[in-house]
Amino acid sequence: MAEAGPKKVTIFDVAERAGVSIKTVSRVVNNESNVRDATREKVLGAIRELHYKPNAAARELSGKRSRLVGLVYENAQEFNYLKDVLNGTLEACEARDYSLLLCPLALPNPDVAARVREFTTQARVEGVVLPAPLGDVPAVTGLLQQLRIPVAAIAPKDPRPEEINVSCNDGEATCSLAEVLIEQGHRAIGFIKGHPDHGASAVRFAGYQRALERHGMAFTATLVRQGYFDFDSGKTAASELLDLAEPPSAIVASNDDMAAGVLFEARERGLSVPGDLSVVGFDDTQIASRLWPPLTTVRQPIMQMAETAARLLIDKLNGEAAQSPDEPFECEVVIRNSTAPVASIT
Amino acid sequence: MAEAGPKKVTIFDVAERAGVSIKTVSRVVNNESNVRDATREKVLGAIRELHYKPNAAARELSGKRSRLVGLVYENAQEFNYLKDVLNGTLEACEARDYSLLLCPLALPNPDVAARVREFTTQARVEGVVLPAPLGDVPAVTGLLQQLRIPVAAIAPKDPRPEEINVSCNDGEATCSLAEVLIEQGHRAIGFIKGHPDHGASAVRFAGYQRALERHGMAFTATLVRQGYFDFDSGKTAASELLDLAEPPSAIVASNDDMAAGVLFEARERGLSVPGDLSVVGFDDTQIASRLWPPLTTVRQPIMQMAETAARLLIDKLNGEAAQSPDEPFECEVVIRNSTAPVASIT
DNA sequence: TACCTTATTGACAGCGCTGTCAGCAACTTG
DNA sequence: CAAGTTGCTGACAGCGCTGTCAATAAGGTA
Repeated sequence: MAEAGPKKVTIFDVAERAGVSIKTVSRVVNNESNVRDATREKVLGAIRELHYKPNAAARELSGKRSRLVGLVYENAQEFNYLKDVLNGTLEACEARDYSLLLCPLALPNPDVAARVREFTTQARVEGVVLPAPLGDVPAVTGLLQQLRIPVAAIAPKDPRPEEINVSCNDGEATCSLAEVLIEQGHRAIGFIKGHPDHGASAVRFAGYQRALERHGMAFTATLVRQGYFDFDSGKTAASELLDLAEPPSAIVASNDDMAAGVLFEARERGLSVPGDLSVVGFDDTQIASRLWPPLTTVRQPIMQMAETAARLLIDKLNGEAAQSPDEPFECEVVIRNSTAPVASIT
Repeated sequence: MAEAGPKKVTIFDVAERAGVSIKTVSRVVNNESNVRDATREKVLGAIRELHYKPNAAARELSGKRSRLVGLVYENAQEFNYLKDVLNGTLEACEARDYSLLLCPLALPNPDVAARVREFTTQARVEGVVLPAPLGDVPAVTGLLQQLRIPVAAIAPKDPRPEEINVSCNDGEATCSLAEVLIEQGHRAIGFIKGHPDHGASAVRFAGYQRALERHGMAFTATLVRQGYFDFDSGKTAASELLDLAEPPSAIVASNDDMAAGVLFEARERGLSVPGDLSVVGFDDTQIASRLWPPLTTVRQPIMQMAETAARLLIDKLNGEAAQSPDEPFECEVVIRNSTAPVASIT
């Protein structure tokens, strides 16, 4: 019914225009060597003039490369984290002419492996980006390894040397965060751990312990509670901590959502923050600056980490020697108003 | 270096196994008519036994159908909204064996059209889902129309009858929200409008006015402020409203992020919510239940809307008669603790 | 200059599928 | 029973690209 759109430009048109064979055009498009500079220029000129775009389907069918990267993620998790992961990954993909396919997972789920298998087969992705905590889920990593699909893990607990791994120094950052509190005179500092499946949880906890150690403070097990990176677990943990005979004057939550829970619990009890209780979070997600008081927290360069992970992954797919970064990315402590010197006993 | 994975199953293998021609297999796979039931069963059996999956690239190359849908969205916007859009769209795509490609946009940007053109061409999507406010950006909709790419718009201001449109009764919901306040005795109710580019903004504002009207209350222009759906604009608007000689006893913000700004401003002024000021938001995003006090707001079925939009779009792409829903989706008022009867003057 | 290497280029066969069209069987109809 | 119809099936030609391998040009060597 409708007339055709603009005539499709194929490799033949370019070849004709440039006066070469289609194979030579193909070589130029794929940046292969052994093309004389003059020839390359001619071809590039023709490509520009004709606005030629290689047909991805034909390319894939012929060359076995889909130029597709998958992002497998846990859907339930804090979405602001995912937002950064997504943007970083997309950025890398776009820059290298790859497309990104999404595979949300509902964990815990025994069928995760089947889902990932389906995804990779069906979507024929060449490689997969695995934001935390998926880099540590054996059902996923094992399957991908077996399928020989290269992986880039963001902040995995146990980096696998044969894969791309990108992480940040969040242990150090948590340590600094705790030190902020220590320097403000807090001596009883509660800690709410993150989800045990996340590599970051143990690392952050270790950072907290290191801070105590450095300042010669005793570690008190009762001041530590298990959380799961979500609001409710933060609230519950705070409730337990505040019920202690000697409650902490400050609480370090392993992420902002749990810190929001702490704030909420404090409010319910009529406690003033930071007057009666100092609270710090982690991640500097959007909510950190929306809460009252705004949270002291740590900003992770998640987007850069994701961009790097995806970039290295694609480089690896292209046969370039891709090395995980030697240095972890730097986190940044963001001081806001949820922390104050400990109230002196008058 | 590595040995090959499991041997690829092609349409030929299936044809051989079923004792038919590849064309018949193709017919079965594509659910075409004119295949005898017995034959269809034979083929389906062979497909199951061989775990045959059609090769998407070959399919596209041959049949001109990419089975790809694009989601073009404004990247800056409230990500919790996008989360639902994404999940709904993905759900519809998966159910119909389509894949989803993302195209984040940075608005306002003069090059939006170029970016979208690049995206659709390069990614060869068959159709595009346009969450608000993109359904109302002429640079985008016009281009897609010109490219003859079918569109499904979520909550557009001006639905175009030739396209798929999905919306909800957020005008009515805003009206109900305002009525909650009116029934609590509030007589001076401030309103913070949403971003003028969003269709929902005018609709919600109209709902607010309708509520006043229904209850015989005068509309006061000074009680209305322009916001932009973000925290800062909500905070600024609240500041202006609270500076009025006769400040409102309640404020309706057109979304939760702005309501968070109102809460923040109230806190800065030492005002108690809901004691001194009632506040309501809209969207029931994650933050609504994390704030103190938790926000009275409206939950939109965004995920269902997105799922419906994507589903209808794909149906349309497949030549099925796809009609936009006759009825808008229903919103649900969520009463929390940010609203209370107006403090009587003692 | 004759001969050997290496760099550059092109011809051509698929990749796995769908569209087209032709062929044949099974029914209808006059 | 002949001549349509219709239903079902298969043969085959691409879709636009890359891999293979052969052909040719260019450069080096004795």
